[in-house]
Amino acid sequence: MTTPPPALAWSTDNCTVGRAMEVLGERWTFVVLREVFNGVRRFEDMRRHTGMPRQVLTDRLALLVDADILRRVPYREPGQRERHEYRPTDKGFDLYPVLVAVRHWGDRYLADPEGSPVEFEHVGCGAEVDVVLRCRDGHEVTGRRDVATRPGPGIVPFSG
Amino acid sequence: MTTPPPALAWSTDNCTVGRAMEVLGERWTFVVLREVFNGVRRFEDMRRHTGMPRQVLTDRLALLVDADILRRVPYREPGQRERHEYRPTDKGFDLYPVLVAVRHWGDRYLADPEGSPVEFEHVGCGAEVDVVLRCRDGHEVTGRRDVATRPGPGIVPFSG
DNA sequence: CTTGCTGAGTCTGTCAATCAGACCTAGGGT
DNA sequence: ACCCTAGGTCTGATTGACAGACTCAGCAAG
Repeated sequence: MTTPPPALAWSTDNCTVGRAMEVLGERWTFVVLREVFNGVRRFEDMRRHTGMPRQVLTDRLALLVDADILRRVPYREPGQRERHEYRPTDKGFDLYPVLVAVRHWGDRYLADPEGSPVEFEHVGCGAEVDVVLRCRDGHEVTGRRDVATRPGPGIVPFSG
Repeated sequence: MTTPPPALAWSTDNCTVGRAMEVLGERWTFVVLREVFNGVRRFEDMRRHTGMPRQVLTDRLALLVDADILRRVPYREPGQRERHEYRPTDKGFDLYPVLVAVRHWGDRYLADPEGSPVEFEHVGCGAEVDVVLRCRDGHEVTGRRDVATRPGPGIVPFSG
């Protein structure tokens, strides 16, 4: 009989992937982040540009601000009252590689035949930016078989 | 007045991030992928291990199989009838960097004080595997300011 | 050959989230 | 005094999440 996978013996209560998905794993969250990273930071702009429902946008923004991924920054156009725009915090900026990874995958498998609608370029050099896996000894990792999951310091045994 | 962000002039209809999130952007999808990548591939194992509702697991698996991210593979334990397990396809394997990126972010901001429950190690060398941004000329990209979004071949003007 | 166990589901009813569309509101312009 | 605009709230219908019970196929023990 096949041996059971070792991962079955580990609890998933403190799994950081699961926790991350509690905030990131709603249909529109990443779309909001995409907009913000692309410089679209105002409520009406985002709503018109993405076509998402007002209420959902309100909710998502509040959730992201609450999670300290975005922050509200006041601004004032001349002849307008003060309003707020949404900008990524440092914690939010650190999600950029996730966005790049998602876009990379989406471009490969989900793009229209003409190709990707947007590209990320390295400022100064102009070459396209990708995400790569690399170990801390500097080796680049290509095949999935070259990575193994092992328990870390926060591991908890599973009792289910 | 501030110039409007150029991204506002681009349509998001063919945005590959949005499309990717249609399949990835449900609360449990990534959790299922995490399990599968960690070697937990059978219905009951996943259900018990994650605590997710049967119906949702059924739905997510069907959706992922439908999207060609997982495939059902028959197996048979001795003295048992034939059953199926779920394994990533190539398209599914290519989501691994996304999972690593999410985990990396989650570990930094969401982990318990003891640390991350699991780590990814480079097989052979044993060092931890991270995700890094790099441009195709080989430069590593660190700051968010070093990346710009530009229109790609599949760009469509926005008319909203 | 009936009874029970197990993995992998389906069925049903409840409760929460999504969505579209209408309504509200504070400042500013005319 | 009235209208415009960005950024919301409120309302009701549809969809999704969830828990718990039920189903079903094949194998095994009695």
